Amino acid sequence: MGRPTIIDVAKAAGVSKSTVSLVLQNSPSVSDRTREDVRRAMAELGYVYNRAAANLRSAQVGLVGLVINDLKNPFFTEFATAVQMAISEAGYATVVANTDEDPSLQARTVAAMIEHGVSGLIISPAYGEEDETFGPLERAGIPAMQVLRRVSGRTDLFPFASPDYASGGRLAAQHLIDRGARRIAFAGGIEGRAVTAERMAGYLAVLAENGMEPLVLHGRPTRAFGRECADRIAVAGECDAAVCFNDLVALGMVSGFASRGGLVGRDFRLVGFDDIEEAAQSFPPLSTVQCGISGFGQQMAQTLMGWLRDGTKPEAETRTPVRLVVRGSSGE
Amino acid sequence: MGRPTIIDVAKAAGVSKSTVSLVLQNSPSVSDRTREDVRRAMAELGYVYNRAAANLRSAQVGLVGLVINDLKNPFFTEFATAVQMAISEAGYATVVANTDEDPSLQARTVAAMIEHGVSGLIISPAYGEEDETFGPLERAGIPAMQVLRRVSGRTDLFPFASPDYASGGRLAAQHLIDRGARRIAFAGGIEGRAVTAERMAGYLAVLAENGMEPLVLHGRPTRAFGRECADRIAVAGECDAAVCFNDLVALGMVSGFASRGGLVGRDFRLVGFDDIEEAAQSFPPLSTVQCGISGFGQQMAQTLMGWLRDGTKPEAETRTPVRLVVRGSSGE
DNA sequence: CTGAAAGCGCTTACAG
DNA sequence: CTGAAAGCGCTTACAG
Repeated sequence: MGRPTIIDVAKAAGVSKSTVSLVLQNSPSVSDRTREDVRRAMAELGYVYNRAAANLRSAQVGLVGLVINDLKNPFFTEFATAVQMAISEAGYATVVANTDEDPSLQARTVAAMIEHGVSGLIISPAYGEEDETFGPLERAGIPAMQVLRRVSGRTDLFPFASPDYASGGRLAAQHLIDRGARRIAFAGGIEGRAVTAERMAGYLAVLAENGMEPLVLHGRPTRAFGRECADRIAVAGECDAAVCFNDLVALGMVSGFASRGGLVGRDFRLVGFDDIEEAAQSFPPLSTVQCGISGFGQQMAQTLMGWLRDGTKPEAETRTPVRLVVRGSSGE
Repeated sequence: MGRPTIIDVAKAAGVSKSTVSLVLQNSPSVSDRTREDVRRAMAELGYVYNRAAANLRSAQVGLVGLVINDLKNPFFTEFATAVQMAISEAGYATVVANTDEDPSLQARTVAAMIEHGVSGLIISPAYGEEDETFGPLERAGIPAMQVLRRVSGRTDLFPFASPDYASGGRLAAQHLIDRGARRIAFAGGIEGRAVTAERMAGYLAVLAENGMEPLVLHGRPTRAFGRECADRIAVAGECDAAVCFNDLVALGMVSGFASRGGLVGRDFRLVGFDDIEEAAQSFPPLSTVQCGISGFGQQMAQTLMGWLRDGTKPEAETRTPVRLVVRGSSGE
C-alpha cells in the first residue's frame, strides 16, 4: 500500500491533514500537545515527507544545479566542492553532475535538471553543441552562470566569470624571463579553445615585448601530455623554461624530466597554472599562477544566490584577479 | 503567471490535456498530425516538463543517490565517475553529494535525498553518528549499499562491498620481502578505523610469518602526511621499505624523499594502494595494489540496479579481488 | 488552535 | 485516435 501520507498520519493522530501539514512546517500555531501527538504518529508509521508533492504546490524548490566538464581534474573538484559548500550554507541543495567533456551528455543532464525544477545553474561547460545545452535554459528562463569557460556567446543571458587567465600567463612568462630564461615554451592546452588562447595570450605578449620567439606545444591538459612535452623538449634541447597550461601538465613535465635524470628547478624552469592543492606538495614544489579557485567558487555561489533572491543579474563578464606564487620549480 | 502547463499547451493546440500528456510520453496512439500540432504549441509557449508533478502520480522517480565521503580524493572521484556513468546507462539519473567526512552533513544530505524520492542509494560513508544517516534510510525502506567502508553494522539491511583490502596488504608486504627489504613500515591510515585495520592486517600477518618487526606510522591518508613519513623515516634511518595506506601517501613519500635528495626505487622501496590514475604517471611510477575501482564502481551500480528492479538483495558482504601492479617504486 | 475545500501539474484508466 | 474525470501528496487561504 505504499508509504504513509499525511492523511494516514492525521488519522492515526486524530487530527486533520492540515494540522499535520502545519506540524511539518513547524508552524507556531499548533499546540504542543497536538504537535507531539502528530510527531509520535509519524514516527510510528514511518512517515516520509514527500518533497516533490510539497514543491508542486509551493513552487520554490531550493535546488541549484552544478554542472562540471571534468570532475576528475582536481582544479574542478576544488571548485565544485567550494561551490557546493557555499550553496548549502545559503540553505539551498545542490545537485552536481559530471559531463566528462561530452556536450550531448551535458545537454541531457541540463534538461533533466530543468525538469527537476532547479532554481538556477552554475555550469563549467564542455565545448561544442552549445545550443543543445543553452537553448533549453533560455527557454525555461533559468538563471545560469557560465564559469571558467565561455562557451555560449550570450553572456547577456548567461553571464561569464573566470579568473583573469591572460594576466596569469603574462605573470608567468615575465617571471621566467626575470629569472634568466632564454627560450620559453608554452606547454599544453588544446588548440583553438578560448581558455588556451587566453592563457597563452599573456605569454605571447611578454615574449614579443622581449623579442623572444614563442614555442607552443598544444595538447591535452593532462599529466600524460606533460611527460610527452618533457620528452620532446629534452630531445630538442632548445628550451630552458616553460609556462604550462595547467599544473597537471607541469607535474607531468616534472616527472618526465625526473625519469630522464633531470631535475626541474635546476635544469629547467617551470611555471604551472591553477595552484591546485598538490602544487605545493610536489617536489620541487610548483611555481604557479594562483587562481584562488575555492574563493572563486564561493564567490560564484554567492553571485548566483543574489541573482536568485533579488534578481540582480551579474555583469556579463567578470574576471577575478590571479597572482603568481613562486616556489621551487622556477629555480633561483 | 508562471510557466505554461499542459493545459496551456492543450488550449493552444486545440486538444485535450490528456492528448498532450500522451505526446509527452511518445505514445504511439496519437496521430502524427496531432503530435506535430502539440509539439509546435509546446515550442511556441516555451513549455517545460514538470517532472515532480509527473512523479507524484506515477511513483517511480528513476533517481539514485551517490554519497561520497571525500570527493577531492582521486580514488573516490574515479569511483563516483564510474558509478554515475553506469547508472546513467541504465536509464536512471544520479544525484551525487560530497560529505567531506562530516557525518552530520551526511545525515542532512541523505535526509534530503530521501525526501526527494531517490529509489536507492550507494554510500561511501563518513565515520561517526551512523544512526543519524542509516536510521532514516531504514525507516524509509530505501535500498542502500555501503561501499568501500563498513560503518553501519547492519549489513543485513545495508549490504557492504569493498575490494579485498587485507589480501592487498599481504601482497604488498610479501612483494617487498621478495625484493629484499629488511625493515618494512606501514605508512598512513587513521588509527582505529576499519579500513586502516584491514589494509594493515595483511601487512602484519606477512611480517609475523617472516619474523619481522612491524613499524606503523598512523596518520591522515594525504600527500602531506606522506611527506612527513619520509622525513621521519629518513631521520630514523631504520627502514628500507614501506607499504602505504594509499597512493596519496606513497606519492607524498616519493616527493619527500626527493626533496632530501633521495630516490624512491633506488634508496627506498615503496608500494602504494588503490592504483589511482596518477600512480602510473609519477616518477618513479608506483608499485601499488590495484583495486580496479572503476570496475568496482560499475559493479556496484549494476548490483544496485538489480536490487531495485528484481528485488534481489546483494550479499551482506562482498569482497572483490585485488592485484599487485609492479612498477618502479619497489625497486629491482 | 483546528478543519473542510481547492488546487499545484501531471498520469491513468475509462469511455467513446 | 481523443476527451472527461479522478487522483498522486502536499500547501494554502478561508472559516470557525
